[in-house]
Amino acid sequence: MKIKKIIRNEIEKVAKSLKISINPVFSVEIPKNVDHGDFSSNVALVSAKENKQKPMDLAELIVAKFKRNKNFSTVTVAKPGFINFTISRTLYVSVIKEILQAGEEYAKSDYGQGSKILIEFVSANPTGPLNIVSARAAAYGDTLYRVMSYLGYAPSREFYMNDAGNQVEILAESIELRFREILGERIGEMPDEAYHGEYIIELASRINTIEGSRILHMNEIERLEKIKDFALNEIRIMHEESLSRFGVEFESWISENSIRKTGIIEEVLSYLYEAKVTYEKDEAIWFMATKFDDEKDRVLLKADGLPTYFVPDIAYHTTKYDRGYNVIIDVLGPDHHGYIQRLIAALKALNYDETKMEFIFLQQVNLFNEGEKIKMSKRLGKIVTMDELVDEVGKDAARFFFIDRKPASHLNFDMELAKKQSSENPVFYCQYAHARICSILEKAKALPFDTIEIDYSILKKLNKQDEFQLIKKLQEFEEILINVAEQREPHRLTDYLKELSGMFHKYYHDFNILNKRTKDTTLARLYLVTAIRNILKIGFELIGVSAPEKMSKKE
RNA sequence: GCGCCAGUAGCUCAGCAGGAUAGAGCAACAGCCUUCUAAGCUGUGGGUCAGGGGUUCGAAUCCCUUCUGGCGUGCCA
Repeated sequence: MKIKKIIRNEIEKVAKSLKISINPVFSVEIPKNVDHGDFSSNVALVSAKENKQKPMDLAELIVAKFKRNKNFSTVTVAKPGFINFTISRTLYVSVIKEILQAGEEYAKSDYGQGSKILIEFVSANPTGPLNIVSARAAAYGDTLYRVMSYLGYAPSREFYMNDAGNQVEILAESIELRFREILGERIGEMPDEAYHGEYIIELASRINTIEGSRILHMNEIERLEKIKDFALNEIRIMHEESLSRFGVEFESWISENSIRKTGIIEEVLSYLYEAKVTYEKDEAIWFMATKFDDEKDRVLLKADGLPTYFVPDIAYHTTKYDRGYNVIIDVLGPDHHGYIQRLIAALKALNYDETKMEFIFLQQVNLFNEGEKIKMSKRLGKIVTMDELVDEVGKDAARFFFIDRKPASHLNFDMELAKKQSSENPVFYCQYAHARICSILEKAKALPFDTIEIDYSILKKLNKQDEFQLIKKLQEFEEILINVAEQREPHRLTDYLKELSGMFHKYYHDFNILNKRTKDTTLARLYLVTAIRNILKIGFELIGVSAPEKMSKKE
């Protein structure tokens, strides 16, 4: 990041002195082909037209001005009009110095300028244990949160509990059935629409132990109400615990039920009514969503007089606005994309700035074990829960795997691979790089010279191509983080960590780091390797994966 | 039918908001341990970027279109 910025600035300075006007869309990038230097820019190509010059000529003019610049060892013009830069050793060395000086705070910044960002994610229905899609959402949202915090945004994590409506009634009924079963009643087959999972029986038996005698004599309505409250509370605690084990905490838990009680729903409805965007048809109240680019109008109040899920959700979203967020991110499951258009329509009708909303859809997760796809059925209660997954493969592997794919892609989760302790498993591979460095640093303590006091002038001993490449990779870190935050794509971070780890493993293999006969080189390499370790460690922290100093081998 | 997302190596996926010869891992094959962890490293083969048009100096990337897959399209949430 820093080097790119330096190059940008230099180019702009040069252009100014040459009185060339520059198209600001020009880029500075790391070319794929190493023959094209360390960095390259297309300034001349994109600015040729407005200067009425050929790209090549323009490039030559600019390059001439770079002749005596200490930061670059060579600056050349190539084919259609690219300018290629090779970085000088001084500039490289300054990167390591910066990383070492910043320590565990490296790349931390105020880039986000305190922009208030709400990230709503997981928001699973409180009708059962968290499943794998929730786990993916948890890893995703939390990583986004961590990176944004690191970069000086002011993000906040929120969990919306749909603890009202039909499904919750069914939950209560399901438990009530099981409850009666425990008391010896013959209930026959559970109805299709009921929840079938083991946990329903557990909840029933728990409420029997705690409240059994009391609810036994209640009338059915009271009893269902009691069971509902009990179950919702239990399940919320269950969710919190699962998430907490996964390293995810939420700043706020918002209950749909409590939103329904505030009167905000009535406000929303009366506002829509006054705005004359509602009408009555078939005994229901409809919202003219088509007026605001939705495909069809939507029901607000059902014929039975009860609001649809839509209404409290609008109300909920207005609270997000009222809480003053600059950006409101909803992380949603794959089955919700038909829904957002109507939500946006409603927000427009209520005069909220819908451009603040951002929707991210995480695609589904398929679990594989030994090459076999694990079949799940929510209806039959046959699902692999988040807890089971974490028990099976561990938090580190689970978080890494979930993040390691861009959100819109389906994710095939290979449980066998996640458990492997070899280079095939990317989590292991990266953690091992970190551990390896730690073990080198440990060994370095036995060297017959001081390795604690850092003498940065020694860094000029780094002169191998592999070392420059590593440094170049290190300085990309800052930019990667910014990309993660801005594009909402955490997978770029795991990608980066894999690459950096790979480069280190190779370096380790090809070069001896500890050598007491070449003190300066040894020290310089130790500094380099320390810088790598720092970045790995920061990266792991940001994705919520541990940075082990030793790998303990399991048999 | 309509809408959203996807289609890149045998498999799993990247490709940085248009850049130079499309990359990585796995799998396959061939190698590397008296050495700081071989829990690792190196090499080889492998592609009509789903197809077809267009935009321009330049397209996997942007636009149009066709095909294929997933999901959505309830007075469910």
